Amino acid sequence: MSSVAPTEGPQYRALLQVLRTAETLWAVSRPFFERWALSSAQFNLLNLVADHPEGLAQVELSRELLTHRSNVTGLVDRLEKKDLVVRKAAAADRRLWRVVATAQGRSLVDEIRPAYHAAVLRVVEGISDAEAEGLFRALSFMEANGQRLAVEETSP
Amino acid sequence: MSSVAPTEGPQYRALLQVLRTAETLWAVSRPFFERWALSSAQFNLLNLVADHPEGLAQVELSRELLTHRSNVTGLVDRLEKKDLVVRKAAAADRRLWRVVATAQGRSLVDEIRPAYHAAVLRVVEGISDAEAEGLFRALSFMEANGQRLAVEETSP
DNA sequence: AACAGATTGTTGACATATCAACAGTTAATC
DNA sequence: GATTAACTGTTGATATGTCAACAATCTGTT
Repeated sequence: MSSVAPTEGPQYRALLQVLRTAETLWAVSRPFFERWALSSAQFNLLNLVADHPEGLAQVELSRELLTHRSNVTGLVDRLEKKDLVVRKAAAADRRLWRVVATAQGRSLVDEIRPAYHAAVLRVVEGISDAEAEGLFRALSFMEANGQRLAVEETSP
Repeated sequence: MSSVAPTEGPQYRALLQVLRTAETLWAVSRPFFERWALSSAQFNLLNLVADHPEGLAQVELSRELLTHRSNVTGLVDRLEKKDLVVRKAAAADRRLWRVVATAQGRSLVDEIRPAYHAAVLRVVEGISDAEAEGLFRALSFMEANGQRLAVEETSP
């Protein structure tokens, strides 16, 4: 059998491994952030707004976090209930809120970051700069290919 | 500033790009499988059982698909409602079901696979065998690091 | 100024995912 | 053989995610 099915061959294995690795990393991050009673999604949002004293609109958050507007509504709701962020009215545009980290939210991020950085170091341990750059390039290529595919499908 | 924060540097960029690429690939796969009224998770399950005429136990599916037992219950429920799979009692062990693709399920998989293979080819287009193998190795390394981290956290 | 079109956040319906707890069944140990 | 321990699938609570539809608001064109 000289099969040419793409589901054999190193490219398909690499593609599956992208999904598998991401899955595993998310699975690992769950118990990690649970120490601070946060989900991964909640930490990512909080970590982002903590670096923007002026706050971010929910649609900006949705773009940055690669998630839908409507999902940000719920995430901000839950973080607001924990007093980690607040919605502040934006003077310039009354359609949107600016999501701002509270003092409590910023201090929680400050507390988590050292452990987060340590965990990141452990995950990438043993990967050289050159390997990491190769990894980044190949993944970016794959991502761009995927996006191209999506565009062509909707308007062929 | 000679900062050594791990959130700068190629390794962290590569790690984020793993998550980002996986996210994008899932996002692309959604409208793709929607042509056959399936979700990505449903296709993956159906695609797997279609290759096992004797069926697979739900716990086997959960291990293969990297998801929780209880999630498989709902996935199989929805696929069963569409007559694409059936639960058959396993004679040897009355705790478990064997999930088997129906004729309709197998023929749907046969219909989807050519398009799926074409899409896979487009996503990995331009990536050489050597690059793909490097990608696979680096990702597997990262995944193993992550799993090691999880184990150490729970029992230090 | 007035209108049409686009954008923003929310809501409701649903799929996907986790976890704890449960009942039923099997396996292991005494 | 009886008891204990482990495993399997389901359920309910909850978080995360998508999408369509909606009201409020802004923008651009006339």
